[in-house]
Amino acid sequence: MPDTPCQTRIALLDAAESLFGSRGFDAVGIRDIAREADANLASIKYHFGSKRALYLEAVNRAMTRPGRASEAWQLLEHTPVPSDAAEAAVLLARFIHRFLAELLPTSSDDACIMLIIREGMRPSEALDGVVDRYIRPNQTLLVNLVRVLKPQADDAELARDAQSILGQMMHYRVFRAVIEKLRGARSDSQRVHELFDHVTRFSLRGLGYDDAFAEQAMKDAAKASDIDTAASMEGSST
Amino acid sequence: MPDTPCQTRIALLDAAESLFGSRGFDAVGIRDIAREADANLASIKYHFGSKRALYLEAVNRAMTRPGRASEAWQLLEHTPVPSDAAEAAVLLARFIHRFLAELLPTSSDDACIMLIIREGMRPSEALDGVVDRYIRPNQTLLVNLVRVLKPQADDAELARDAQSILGQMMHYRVFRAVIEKLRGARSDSQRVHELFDHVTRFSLRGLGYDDAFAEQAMKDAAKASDIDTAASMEGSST
DNA sequence: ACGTGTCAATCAATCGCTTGATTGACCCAG
DNA sequence: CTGGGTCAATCAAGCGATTGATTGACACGT
Repeated sequence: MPDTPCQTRIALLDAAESLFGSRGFDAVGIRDIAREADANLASIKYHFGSKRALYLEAVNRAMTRPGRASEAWQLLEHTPVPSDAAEAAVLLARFIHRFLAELLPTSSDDACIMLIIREGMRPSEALDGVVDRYIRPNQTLLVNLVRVLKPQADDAELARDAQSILGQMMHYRVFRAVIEKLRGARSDSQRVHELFDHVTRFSLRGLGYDDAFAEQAMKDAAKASDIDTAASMEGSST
Repeated sequence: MPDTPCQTRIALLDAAESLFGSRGFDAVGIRDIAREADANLASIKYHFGSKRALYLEAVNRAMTRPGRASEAWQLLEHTPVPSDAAEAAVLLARFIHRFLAELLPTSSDDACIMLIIREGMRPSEALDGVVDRYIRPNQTLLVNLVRVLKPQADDAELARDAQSILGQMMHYRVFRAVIEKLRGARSDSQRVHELFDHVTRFSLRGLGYDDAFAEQAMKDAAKASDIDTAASMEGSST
């Protein structure tokens, strides 16, 4: 792959990710993509072969991209699995914050997440890749953390706990429109922090720990990374 | 409306609900619907005016239909809001069971739920109705129950707790395909029971109660309704 | 330095097909 | 014979796919 692996190709992938992500496969025509990418209609056939192939490649690229929620699992990639509960709780808090921070904001890669959600809701040939490269790593990390927090639980129970934690977070993205309609909409930057606080507390209590333990974990997590705490949030306005 | 308010009309609505639910609006053609309903192509225009109008009417009917998850909120419709925590916990357990029992199985009205989920993910003109008639009642009931369980919490916190409970359950439906791929698939009837147990425990702990309290609530809920308990499940094979 | 051939890349134009919508004829109960 | 309901047939528009021509960059033997 050269430095400029075909400008048009990338523009097409960007447009495809954005359009497929926000509208879904069937609602987007190749003409929409070509127009959005300022490319010719035939360039899709030339670079990818078909609309379907372009979609699959856009999904794959969306998952193997740096700086996304898909990277949250890397939190533990070069760190040994913690041995005591307090340590695991801190990592869990950091994971939750990292996941929410990339999941919630209506940011540049909204479409990327939506692609993955759509693929989960209505599986296609791309689902296997999405599960293996995006979902399973996060699930595995979460299970490993919960295992330390709940040594007595069997694998099935650990999996359910992990899904309860992930489910809470995904819920806010999947049903964003609904939730914002249920109450007055609020700014995303505020919501990341308040939801981090809520999900971490709710989940650690759900795993059997008390509020003081959760509080301490969040405090330590804030020290160990760039998490805004309730105190440090007071003055900022980003 | 007569007893047989046009057979074709109903067949079209059934077909539309099923097809739109499983594939989404854009992936379904009016010819698919007409074929599925054994009706003529023009009957869609005659009875509804357009594809879009048929979709909107199908969504509306799906929400105001008896025996669906949309009825879970009616659990409290003719019951006063409970005054003590134990009572509220029992109702919460019953709500969770009822919701999961109608949400999880790949049953007749899969499509109905999928319609609502889709509408939540990608809002259209029908979203307002879906929120007001399906989602808000459930959310309100849940908030009222949680308020009794957590008297010290403010409205925003109650709303987040309610979303955490709903989110866990919705997660298993929205990402059913993904979750079944993560582990070996398991029968739905088993999963309703084991997930009921898990979600109720996790949520009541998340709200600040201990395991014994949750256990008691589930036991009482089983007595008060038709919920299968771990013990009563042992011999059945439905 | 020049013509020649090769290659990736882009382009306008068009293919055959499907889409949602619409027509006018037809049927039959009231 | 009137009107609610169904029907096959058809419409323009849009779809994804495909074509053959064209471009500019690069490498070649002479």
